[in-house]
Amino acid sequence: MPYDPSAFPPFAVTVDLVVLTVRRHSLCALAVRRGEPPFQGRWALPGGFVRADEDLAQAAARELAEETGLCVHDPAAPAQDNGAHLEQLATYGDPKRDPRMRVVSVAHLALAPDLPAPRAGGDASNARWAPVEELLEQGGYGRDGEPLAPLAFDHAQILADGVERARSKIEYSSLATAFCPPEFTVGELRRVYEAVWSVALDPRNFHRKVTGTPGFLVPTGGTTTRQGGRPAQLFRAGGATLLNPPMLRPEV
Amino acid sequence: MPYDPSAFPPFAVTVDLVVLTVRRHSLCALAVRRGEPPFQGRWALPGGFVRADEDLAQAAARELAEETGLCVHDPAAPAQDNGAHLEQLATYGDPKRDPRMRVVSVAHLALAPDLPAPRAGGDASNARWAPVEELLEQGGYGRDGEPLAPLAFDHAQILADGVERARSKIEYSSLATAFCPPEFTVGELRRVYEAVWSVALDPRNFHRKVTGTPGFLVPTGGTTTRQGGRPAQLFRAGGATLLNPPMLRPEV
DNA sequence: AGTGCTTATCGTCAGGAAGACGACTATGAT
DNA sequence: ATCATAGTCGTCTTCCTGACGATAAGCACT
Repeated sequence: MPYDPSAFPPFAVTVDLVVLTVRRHSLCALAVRRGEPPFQGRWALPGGFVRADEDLAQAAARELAEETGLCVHDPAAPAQDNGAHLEQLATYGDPKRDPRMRVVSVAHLALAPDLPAPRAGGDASNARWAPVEELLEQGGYGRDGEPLAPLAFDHAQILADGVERARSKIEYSSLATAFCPPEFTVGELRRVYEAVWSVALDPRNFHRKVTGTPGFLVPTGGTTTRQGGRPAQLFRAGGATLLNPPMLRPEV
Repeated sequence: MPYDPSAFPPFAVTVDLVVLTVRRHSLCALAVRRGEPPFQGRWALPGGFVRADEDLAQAAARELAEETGLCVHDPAAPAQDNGAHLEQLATYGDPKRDPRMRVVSVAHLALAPDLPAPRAGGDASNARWAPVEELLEQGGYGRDGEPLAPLAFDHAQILADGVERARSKIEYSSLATAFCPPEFTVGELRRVYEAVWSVALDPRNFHRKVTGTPGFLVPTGGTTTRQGGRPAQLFRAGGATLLNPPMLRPEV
């Protein structure tokens, strides 16, 4: 097929973000309220158009910074504060996914430590952290009595895919540390796993597993009692990114 | 940000295919020769523009059928012959990846049993199965003395990502059966793992593992001696898609 | 028919990882 | 002082895996 500029249809390309964090022992995602049609007033994932001279990862990092103030954790400069993990998730291109025009959205997954409060153009009522089950369930009412509608566009599917990616990826990688502050305890890391998987883990076996995996955790020497009880050692994330053998998610 | 049709730049969207198969004990990918600039005469991954009314998966399945004659294995109609596995791989959108214009390519990964011969518009010299190491190595000469140049565009990166996806995914899923014909023996399945991972596996432990994993293999009752030696039982792929515990890839 | 070669299949054994769970330690709250 | 809370170390049993011996059942020779 020869090259013919008129032979292909034009598309709009956007990035949408699944931004996950752990708050109050549950896995939460960032949602923003849509200010204009279609789906005006409904909750949606943050996102926006990819600019003409921008790579997809750059666009996702820019949107993430605009919505949350988070910087992407640069693998080259590890021990950086407030750094989030960002990776491409999948691309959604159903011809009817946006009623206005043909839009292909490259979804990205971001994992971040617990943050003070979201901001979306300075208006706090238009952005919030919501438990993922709340965003994914049809109907019902939110914590503040607000009626829940499904997320706009195909964002429920995107969110579900992002959550599933995160749930499976913390099994065999050290990604769970992306939900933790730079220094954290074994118990805090365990509570991340418990929140993401919605399970209870045995503290003793978990401690043995994570401290016994070479390169996963590096002790910093400090201790903390911020969780109450006996002081716990503080750790940083080690250099290992792949866990072998993996963490096992309890069935059911 | 209000909706403004002129506010976003137009993109071309394509699908590129990493089609993998196992031939003569090595992992091979489908490559096509480019007939026009840029990269004229160089090898590339098959692919093409997404049409205006087409889903991304549809476009990938159409391209796959055009290049190989393969039908995508429909999960709804399992025991189908000549069915290939097709899944989305990742999306590549560097602004400079295509010198002509801004192109975003949604790469897909296809796994197929060994096929007779590739066809690309009927011209056999413009399509071939090549071992992935041959396509990924820089310089050197191919099997027929033809000088090897790197794949066109960023296709070497896409191929490398696809191969890595396949290598890791057969660890924890039953995907390796997609490289096998509808009925196959344990030894044939083992040779798939050995080719994809480039390792040697113990036949006895492999046999114990795969026959002991519930839902992985279903005996059909038949036997075959097509590999020589003692007749082997024939199996079909069982319903299980996730292997728990996974197959372990030997380190190094 | 017998020998050798090939592949398939079953069995045994030792080492390691993980789940269940007891015991002890070190803090803050009452 | 006592209790509640979390963290940390051990033990025991069970399961899985890797290493490898042994047998089975075809084919190609002689």
